[in-house]
Amino acid sequence: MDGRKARGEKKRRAIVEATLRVIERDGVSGVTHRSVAREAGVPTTAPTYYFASLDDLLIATLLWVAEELCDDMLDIIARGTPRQIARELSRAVDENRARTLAEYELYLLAGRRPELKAAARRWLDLAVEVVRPADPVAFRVFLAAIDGLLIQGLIADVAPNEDELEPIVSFLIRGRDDSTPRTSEQ
Amino acid sequence: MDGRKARGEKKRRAIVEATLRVIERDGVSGVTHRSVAREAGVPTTAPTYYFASLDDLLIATLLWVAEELCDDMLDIIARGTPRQIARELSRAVDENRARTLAEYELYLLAGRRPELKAAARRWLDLAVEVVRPADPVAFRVFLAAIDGLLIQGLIADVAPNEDELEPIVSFLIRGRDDSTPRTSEQ
DNA sequence: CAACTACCTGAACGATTGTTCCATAAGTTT
DNA sequence: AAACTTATGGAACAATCGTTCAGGTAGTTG
Repeated sequence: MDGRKARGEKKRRAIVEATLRVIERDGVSGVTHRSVAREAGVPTTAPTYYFASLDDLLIATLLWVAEELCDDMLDIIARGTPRQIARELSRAVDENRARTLAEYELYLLAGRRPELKAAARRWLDLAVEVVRPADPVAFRVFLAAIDGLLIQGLIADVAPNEDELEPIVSFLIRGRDDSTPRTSEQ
Repeated sequence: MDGRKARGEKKRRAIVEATLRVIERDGVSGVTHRSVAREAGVPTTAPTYYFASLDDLLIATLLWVAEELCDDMLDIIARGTPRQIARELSRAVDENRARTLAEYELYLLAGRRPELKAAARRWLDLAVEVVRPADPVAFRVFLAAIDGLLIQGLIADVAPNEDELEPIVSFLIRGRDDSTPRTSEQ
């Protein structure tokens, strides 16, 4: 094992994480080699050394974010109660607001790079795979509504809280208030 | 009436429209004074003359897009059949894909500018006002799902077509396949 | 038609950008 | 420890950026 390569990998990841922090703070448009390098505490040319271009850096960041998102969301989506899901959504547009905003900016990036679509879509595909919904149409609505609630939560004057979201999530999962669960059946 | 002012207003709007075309083609990050001026066929300094800063130009573009969006969407949302809505969604992620992408990029811009939130949210507020939903929770789900379907449609490998979207929209409007309309009751 | 004024623009400035290049430092192998 | 490979970083480049500004142009007024 080459110790140089190991250290390089660590620094490479530090740069990706710094990129995400820059996006959270200033948006994708705030990402430059210099701003990322400053945030990561590495020389100006380090990002260029580890990534062929600024684009590659953004792509690597998207891939990393997508992976983390899958880890965080899948369990909750698949096995969470409406209240737990509502809490998670509420946190996404409040405490984790900057992160959520960054995720959607990267999301849209995939809209212009066909090769990124699969990564941006991965949590959706995984969700279908994990949950195996009995009613595919209802589940698709469920996933779409989550994206919509998040995006709309980001442009709300005051972010919707857990109590406000809970009936909406309940509606999504149970259909009507008095019916049985439909989206997920193990 | 001063003919000079009238011409100025016309040019001002031409610049905003050119900005939207640039965003459609290259994204918000492609918007510079020079790229906009080239697209609009005006001198390099014209955008600076008509707008205090690049930011102001983007803001003006968002406001204009939001207004157009309201005109286009409200009727269909409020009075359209599931199939008509499905057709409109399908077109939004296919023929009008670039436009939809631009709209969401501007949308996210509002996430970082509190003063833009109201404009970005306007079609949502208007929709509630026009439809006067009997079931507010169901209608909120409906609006969220529309946003989610559009965003997810933008990162799909192949854009979902009308036939694919129609059952989803039906589900959204009618709840279950065999139930009566719930989201809208005059 | 001359004087005036408000609109408009080309040239230019300083700042910042992405990226290249080569000298050097650090680690590995022989 | 010498030879070698790879990672690293500072200086510098051309390109492009947002913005300024003084002068010119066109429409209005007396």
